[in-house]
Amino acid sequence: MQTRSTSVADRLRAMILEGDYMPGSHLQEVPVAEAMGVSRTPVRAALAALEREGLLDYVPKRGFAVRVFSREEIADKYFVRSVLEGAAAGQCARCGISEADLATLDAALADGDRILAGGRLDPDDLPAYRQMNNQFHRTITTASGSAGTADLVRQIGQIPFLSDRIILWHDYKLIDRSHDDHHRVRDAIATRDPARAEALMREHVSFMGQVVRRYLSSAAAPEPLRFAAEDASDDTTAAGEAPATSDGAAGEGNT
Amino acid sequence: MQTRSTSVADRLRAMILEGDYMPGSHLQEVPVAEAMGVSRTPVRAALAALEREGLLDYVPKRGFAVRVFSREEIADKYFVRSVLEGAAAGQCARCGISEADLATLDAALADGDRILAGGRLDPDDLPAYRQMNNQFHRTITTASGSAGTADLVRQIGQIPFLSDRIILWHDYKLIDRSHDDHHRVRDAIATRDPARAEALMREHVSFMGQVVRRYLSSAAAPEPLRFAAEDASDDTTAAGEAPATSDGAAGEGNT
DNA sequence: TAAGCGTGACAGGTATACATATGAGGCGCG
DNA sequence: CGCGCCTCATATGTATACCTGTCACGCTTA
Repeated sequence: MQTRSTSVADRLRAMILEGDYMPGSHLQEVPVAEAMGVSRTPVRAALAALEREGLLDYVPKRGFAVRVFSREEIADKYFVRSVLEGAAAGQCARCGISEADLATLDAALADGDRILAGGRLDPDDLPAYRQMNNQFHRTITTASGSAGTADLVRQIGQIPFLSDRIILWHDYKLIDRSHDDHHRVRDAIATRDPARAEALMREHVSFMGQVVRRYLSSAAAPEPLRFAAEDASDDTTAAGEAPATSDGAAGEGNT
Repeated sequence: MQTRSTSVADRLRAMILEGDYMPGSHLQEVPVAEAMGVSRTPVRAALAALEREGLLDYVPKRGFAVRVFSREEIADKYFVRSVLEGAAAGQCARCGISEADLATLDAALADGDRILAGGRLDPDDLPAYRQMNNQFHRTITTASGSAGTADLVRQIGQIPFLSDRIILWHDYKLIDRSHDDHHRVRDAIATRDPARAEALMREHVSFMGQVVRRYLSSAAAPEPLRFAAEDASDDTTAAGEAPATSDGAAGEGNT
């Protein structure tokens, strides 16, 4: 069943990940309630839920604010994710995965190959590549048999302004190498080599973390990454309609 | 500041971990509110918070129930924890830890040595050993510099009937070996051997997971582990005062 | 007698009114 | 003229009343 609280939470989450609310901006209950067309009660529940998900900060008597992720926190999340995904890949290799899962991996790899075949990055291919990438990683985490790992990795993928955005879609060599990692991970799993699968996957994710970190350090942060430079007092920026990224895999991070 | 919602959440959490509410039992809002002396509103907030912490299950229009952990889920939690703690130990070895942290580890090790010196397990020593064990593991996770890892490990430690309870406090050889692992992990960190530190810690936690798993499989589950055999309809068992384990490190798992 | 439908009670979901704490702005005093 | 206190506005915290959906019991009918 879909209660209003969960509905509001879903819409708010989408808007936050979409960037409709700036990091650091204060989310007041009444404006949100009015924008959503409900009373404060379900809004409070939704905000509390998002706070537990790590998307919001909460200070008693001060309310909720869109969480600002420091570079250190983002780097840490990549670290945790690299460790967990590495272990997941290792488990897949150790215990083997189903034919269906392997076929899914191969399909994803084939998609990637096709996208990269031209030797350059077409901006139009970004959504497809993202979808493929998410599919690949999600398949491994779920196939590992560790529901906890899959959940944590999915949750870690939800970082407001970092989530599945361009960032790297200009460096062909980087993406090509990343996709080559995918191939090798698949091989390590298929040939039942846990140590190799784990090492490859950990490095794969960890390195992307380094790239992102370097990207964030260079003040050059292009358009989509407007990190809370402006003051947090402008509050609920754009409370209009929710664009609602109809993308099935919205909110998962890069790798 | 301490709001009523958080206060109720803390008290409920303590009671659940203490076993005052049986796994599977249905937590109704009105009885809890009356027991706590507040209205339904903060109770709902507290229940929602505990649900997001993983202590409760929630079904829309059916309410909240104390979560029942299957053996698979518990095993999975040990898996995740072993991976994360292993990585944390590896990080400590790779980057080095402060003199203060190393001193804390050594103090914990000395405590353990003293407790185990007699060659047998005195039931009176269990609390001290638990405290020492928690101290050791917490020091490493926090010293690793990964706040995310520390948080996740702490959260994983909160499993209702499994949390810091007797279970293994009868097998001297097992505990002695476990403490020997602690020594070796400390050495691997001190000598800056990341691979060894990680492998040791992962095995250390993972093996304890196996022991717990075996323990749960043997139907012999002694007194403290009365796993939801009875029907969930007896509801809010014992809504009286909260014993509130004044133990500073309550709610952390065994290792 | 059994099966199916209807009704009623109960518990969760939502709205709203009220209490309270915080922060900002203005006024007064030094 | 500046600093500090007081007051008021505003937003969050809590209580309560009401709505709604679900489950169970019992009645009716085949």
